[in-house]
Amino acid sequence: MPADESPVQTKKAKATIYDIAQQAGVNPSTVSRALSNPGRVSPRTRRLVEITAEVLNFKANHSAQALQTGSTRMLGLLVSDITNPNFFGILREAGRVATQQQYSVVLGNAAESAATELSAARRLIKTVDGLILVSPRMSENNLQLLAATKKVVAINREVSGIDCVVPDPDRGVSQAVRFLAGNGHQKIVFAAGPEMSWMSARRWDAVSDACEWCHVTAERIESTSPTIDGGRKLARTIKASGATAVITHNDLMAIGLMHELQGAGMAVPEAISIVGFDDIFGADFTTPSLSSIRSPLGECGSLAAGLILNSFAGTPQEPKSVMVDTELVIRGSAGPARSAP
Amino acid sequence: MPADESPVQTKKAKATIYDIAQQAGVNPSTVSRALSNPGRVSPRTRRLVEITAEVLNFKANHSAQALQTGSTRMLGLLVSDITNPNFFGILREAGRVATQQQYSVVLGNAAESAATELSAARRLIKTVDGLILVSPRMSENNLQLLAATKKVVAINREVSGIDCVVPDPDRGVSQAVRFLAGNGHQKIVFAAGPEMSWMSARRWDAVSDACEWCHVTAERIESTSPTIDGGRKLARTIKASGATAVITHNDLMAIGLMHELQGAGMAVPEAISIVGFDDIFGADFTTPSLSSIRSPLGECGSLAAGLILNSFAGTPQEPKSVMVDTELVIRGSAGPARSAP
DNA sequence: ATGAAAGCGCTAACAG
DNA sequence: CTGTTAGCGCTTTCAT
Repeated sequence: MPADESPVQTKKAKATIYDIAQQAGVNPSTVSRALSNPGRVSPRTRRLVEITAEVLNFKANHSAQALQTGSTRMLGLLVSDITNPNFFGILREAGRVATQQQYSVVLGNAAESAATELSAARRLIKTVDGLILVSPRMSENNLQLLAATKKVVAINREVSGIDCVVPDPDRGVSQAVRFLAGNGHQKIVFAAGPEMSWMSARRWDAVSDACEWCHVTAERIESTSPTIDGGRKLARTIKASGATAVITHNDLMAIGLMHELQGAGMAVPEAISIVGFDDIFGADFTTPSLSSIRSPLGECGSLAAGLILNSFAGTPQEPKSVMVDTELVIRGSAGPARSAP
Repeated sequence: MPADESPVQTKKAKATIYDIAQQAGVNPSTVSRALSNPGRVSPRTRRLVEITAEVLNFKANHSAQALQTGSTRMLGLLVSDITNPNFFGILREAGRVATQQQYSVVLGNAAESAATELSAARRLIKTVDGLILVSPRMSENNLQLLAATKKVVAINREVSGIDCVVPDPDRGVSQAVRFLAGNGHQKIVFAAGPEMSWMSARRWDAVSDACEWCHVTAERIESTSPTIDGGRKLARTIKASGATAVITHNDLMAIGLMHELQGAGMAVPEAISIVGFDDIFGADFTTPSLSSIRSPLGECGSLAAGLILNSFAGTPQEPKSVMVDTELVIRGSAGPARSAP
């Protein structure tokens, strides 16, 4: 007995469709059809091929398929900062939708840098069929250039010419401002996010508008970074501002701010009310638990993935902006103004 | 002037190395060399090729490269449950290390199911050069079968024949048990994780051993799921057990348990001390803030990625288990036993 | 229903 | 240093 009979478990034994073809006594093209186009081959040969493939422990070579078909069955997901728990929901739901259609998700991290983001996007887009950009910081022009190559969907930012899914802050913000105004607050401070963040600008607009409508003063202050620590660093300024309520660009900042304020002896919400943005995981762990304007991030993720996947199937669509509604989640960190009767 | 002169921005104009070769008046193979093997080509042609590539807006076809070279420059990362914030650190650090070497990370989610996990792993492994399995639930045999195909590293589980990086609970647990025993606790309950979880078993062993050493009683109770809600459901049983201290399989369970216990009027840590596992994001948001045995997950991620990447470079190594140390993080949720003087 | 043959875009010997 | 020549493993006309 020859020693080189194909052992089922050889560490490097890569079986190809040619091996199957030979073993089964058919043509390679038949094997291909049997495996990926069942129905275009007789039931009998089909079984034969399937069994032989099984025996040979055949795994289709993804690169070869991709080269031939032009599709890698992969979606890219590029987040602006992977340490932001925000993105969990997006990741999970986008992944779920992708998996349903036998797609995989390749992750990229921009680490809060527009330059890193761009290079990561360029690297990613070569290997995927479509790309989801979460809170992209790059220029509109670069965004559109990318979109000219492959299908691109942006989350948390609106850009003409490309598909977007963005939470509309208006509803949640107006709920929050009405709540605060109704509780006697006269002045609301908005702690802004990164200067380049489109979403931060959008949120400030919403706050500003809602305040005007409710006849309360709105003031915007800048931050150093949209993190817990960035929030902490705002405490002094905010205390000095004399505002009795603050809305932050995100929950991380709100949590840092709240801790720092409490550390300085200010009671929340008695002395100052705090409302965050995004309702991240852990927002309800704090004391008092954090009120927040929730963006349905999971929905954004599944919508974005769906948009891409559908674009492969159906007829080409005009780029569109999908708006999803935000919603105020009231918890313990917001309440009556201290000067209220 | 002919209308079909290659427009730099045509939506579907995919330039190949042949286009570059023709345009630059050199051979395709020279283009290939110039682009991916600079140094094996004259500086002059190199520049010529690079410029032409730029002008033609050339993007190398990843699938073709992968087919030829046998390497996709992608790493798979399969987590047992993507909703678990635990895995953030792993993801981030593994991604960082991968990116350094021009690798991308493809994410997979097992959604806590061994079956889903296996099929996800099988799908992933076809498209990546190496696979990181985080807290895998599949059988040892399946694990080894996968490892026979491509380089595989497991995190949070030890299996003979494959590379592993696992946090060793002993150090952190013994710190925790000594702390609790020193504070007068006579009986410690361990709230176990999923039955199939290798790590849960490992942690229980550590607790059991440490308790014996410290002459305190250890009791293990089962849980329904390793989540906040799973923790909540344990409250009744744990209260009934009469234990004054509990160590949970993870922080999520600890947080759920703590909330439920507090809701039932038990003060933490006065009536009962709680110690979690993993020190997840948000562990310090609770009131009292959660004590936890921290696993250096980020380090696990970078180590795992490093193990894989190095295996491509150097000479083949024997599979090895890398142990990383855990550490007790004492916060407000653990203190003196209520019966202590 | 199946076989034959032609590539997909790139890299890698091997010559020269 | 550069051109020639084969493929990598698969899908897909086009015949039969």
